[in-house]
Amino acid sequence: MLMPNSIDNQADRREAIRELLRSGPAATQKFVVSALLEKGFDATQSSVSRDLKELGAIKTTTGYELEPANSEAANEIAEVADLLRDLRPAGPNLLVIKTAIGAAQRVALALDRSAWPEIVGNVGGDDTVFTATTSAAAQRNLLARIESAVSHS
Amino acid sequence: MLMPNSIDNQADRREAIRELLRSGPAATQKFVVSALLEKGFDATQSSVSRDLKELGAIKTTTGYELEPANSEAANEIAEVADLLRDLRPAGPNLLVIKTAIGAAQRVALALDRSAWPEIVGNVGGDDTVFTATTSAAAQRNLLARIESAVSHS
DNA sequence: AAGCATTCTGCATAAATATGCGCATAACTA
DNA sequence: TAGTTATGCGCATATTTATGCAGAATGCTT
Repeated sequence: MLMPNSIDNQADRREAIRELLRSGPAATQKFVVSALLEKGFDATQSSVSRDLKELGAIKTTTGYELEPANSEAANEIAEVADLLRDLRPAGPNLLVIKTAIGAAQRVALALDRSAWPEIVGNVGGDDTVFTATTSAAAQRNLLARIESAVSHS
Repeated sequence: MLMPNSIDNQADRREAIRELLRSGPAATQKFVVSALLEKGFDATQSSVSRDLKELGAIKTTTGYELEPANSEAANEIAEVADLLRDLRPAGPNLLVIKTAIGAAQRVALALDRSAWPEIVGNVGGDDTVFTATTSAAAQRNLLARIESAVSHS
């Protein structure tokens, strides 16, 4: 058993990091590690590095910060939210998006414009979009992002 | 003489970097060095590191990018632009800003809110604001930023 | 349940980035 | 112009960040 600590788990830890960054930039990952320790999370710099990447944190002159949920990109999607019908992964590298009839081109364009890094490319047919992703993780991510953008709309 | 190259000089090089980043994120500083070399600039990673810091570049998941001129902060200043009368450094750590009568508080507040990292703190009197900066370089920077924000207004 | 794939992690270390120092200029002062 | 101060830079290196790898835990399939 390798889970000595109380509250430990990835999701909680990441939420803690989000919270931490909300209260101001963190100069280094080492600093984040310390801050987490105080909150009761025992994590290494390795994990923090991975967490920050996953959270999409950016490093500014003063340290790590969270982008305010890439409003640009989210908007692109939000605008076509009601054209979406279904989201279905097909293997780790392909996401199939069903849309309203004739709307696929429009949705594909929005995805292109969103410029999310996990998207390799899109093609839009009539009511179906194929979206190629770099990996299974990227695909999960993308899925979460789209769902989030939609629900916020 | 240590300036073997043709177009060399800090300002030009930084402009080249700005241009480079405008065309897309740069994964690493090494990449920037190569790109600069192709444009005829011979710079080391050290210089690029300093340049990027100076330009206020941020490192995202995909690489170095330029913030779109911190619209938030610039706006804060733009709004009080016509209240400004004079900008005068007093030593490397103090910038004295003359404003319209009675407007100093307002300007000081705007500066506070702009949250530029080179500003240590401000005090506003009646028609004068004292702005403490971290260094001479920071002061130059700040001056440039204010002037830019003003001219854009 | 056994086997197999996946996720999460830490460790060790590679890769990338920042910086102290010293030198060459440039700028300023008197 | 000579002295003094500040700037820009590269080199070497410290610091920081990313990652290949292997082990533990979990979940899925049969």
